[in-house]
Amino acid sequence: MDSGLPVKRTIADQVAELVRQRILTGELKGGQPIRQEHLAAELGVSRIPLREALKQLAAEGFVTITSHKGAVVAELSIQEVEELFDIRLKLETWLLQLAIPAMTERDLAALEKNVEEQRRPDILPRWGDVNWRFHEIMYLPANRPITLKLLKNIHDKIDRYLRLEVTMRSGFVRALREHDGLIAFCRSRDIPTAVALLERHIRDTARGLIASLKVQ
Amino acid sequence: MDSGLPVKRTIADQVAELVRQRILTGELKGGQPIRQEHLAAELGVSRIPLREALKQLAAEGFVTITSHKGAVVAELSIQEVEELFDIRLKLETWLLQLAIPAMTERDLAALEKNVEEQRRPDILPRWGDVNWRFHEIMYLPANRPITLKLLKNIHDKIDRYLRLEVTMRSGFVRALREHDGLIAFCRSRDIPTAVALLERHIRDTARGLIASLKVQ
DNA sequence: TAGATGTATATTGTATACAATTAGAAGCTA
DNA sequence: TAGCTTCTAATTGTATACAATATACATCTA
Repeated sequence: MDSGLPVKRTIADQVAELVRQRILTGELKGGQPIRQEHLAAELGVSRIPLREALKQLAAEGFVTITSHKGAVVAELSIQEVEELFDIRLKLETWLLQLAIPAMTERDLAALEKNVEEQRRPDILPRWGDVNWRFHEIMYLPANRPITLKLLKNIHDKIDRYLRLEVTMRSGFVRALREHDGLIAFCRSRDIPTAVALLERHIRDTARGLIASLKVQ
Repeated sequence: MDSGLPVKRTIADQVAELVRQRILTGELKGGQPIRQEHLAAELGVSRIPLREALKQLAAEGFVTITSHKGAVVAELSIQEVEELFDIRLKLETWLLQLAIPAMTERDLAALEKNVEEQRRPDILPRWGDVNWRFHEIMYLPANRPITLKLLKNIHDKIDRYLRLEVTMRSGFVRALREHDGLIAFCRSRDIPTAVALLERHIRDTARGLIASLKVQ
């Protein structure tokens, strides 16, 4: 029996998660250098576990390490954001196709509960997480854990920018409507329509974000 | 001007590459534990850079680290191999579609030169690399660097098993023939046929590998 | 004897100390 | 003053030393 979480978490792992969170929330901004001694002192640890955490985050694509210069919070170019959305498009539509025939009433109920949570007034600060959770529940019945993990990583990288987006509120309202639609088509097992809607959903999100990035 | 490679490589980076190579070549076998002190001594370095290398390899999926138990070389289940091939199928066919219209004569010549190298009698030990290089050249004109990097990682994980495959020689002959076909259809800009052939190529490889894995 | 409990040893995790490298300022030269 | 060298401080990279944890074996208890 395994709880799924590491029984005893090492300092390096805790630091990795904390720094990742700071990057995702924007507390650590893109391009910002990470001074090891400073951050280690702030967290009350030595540089060794911090360095291990940074190596991991570098492999995950959240920071960029240059020898003898240190780590900086990774930034995405517009082209890279577009590419990540393209990957999402290809893999998520595929997963949805696989998932719909395998969905149970329990899954659909979980989706509805998730959308309900998204309608709560205080959702905005943690909308990124809840929104990903919606997609995750939807793709879970496809039983493709590696793909799902990969997509979560992509979501995380993108969400950092979505969070900053001025037009998030409008995109947010649209997303809610589309989520309702997705649930309906999943319930009626209408794969082509559901996939088409998901495709539009992802493309719309991409368009909105990229437009706002280009303005700046 | 940048050569693309790190100007001054750190010990941790060198160790990461070396251990990755040992895993890919099968010198370090799946499930095998990695003793830090032992390996560090063998390489003539301290455990610190080795540990950083292992953290990176863990994030890349080549080893699994458990707190206070250490790192073991990751193993793939049959289901996971199948999933990786599925991802290849979705992303590589997409990249090929994008790449064909952008291919130059120079690209096609590089593909032919690569196939020529694959025909040399002493190719077997480094066939994995050369084979991936073929795919890479083919997808490069699509200009999707993130996707390409992701696919290289998947190739690396799969190649470790392909290398061991008893039937590699037969799969090898088939691959050569299919590579010729791919070049021909790329040259004639016949996207549907090229994509169909690539799809068959990947499916055949998957089928062969999974069959041999199930036997054992 | 089966099971629990304590203990020793091996191994990993982290802190401290030191070496290597970089970036920037100061000084020099034409 | 522009361009070059030299030096210094800041920062990263690595080794060593020590602390924490796990594993295996021995010991005890019922």
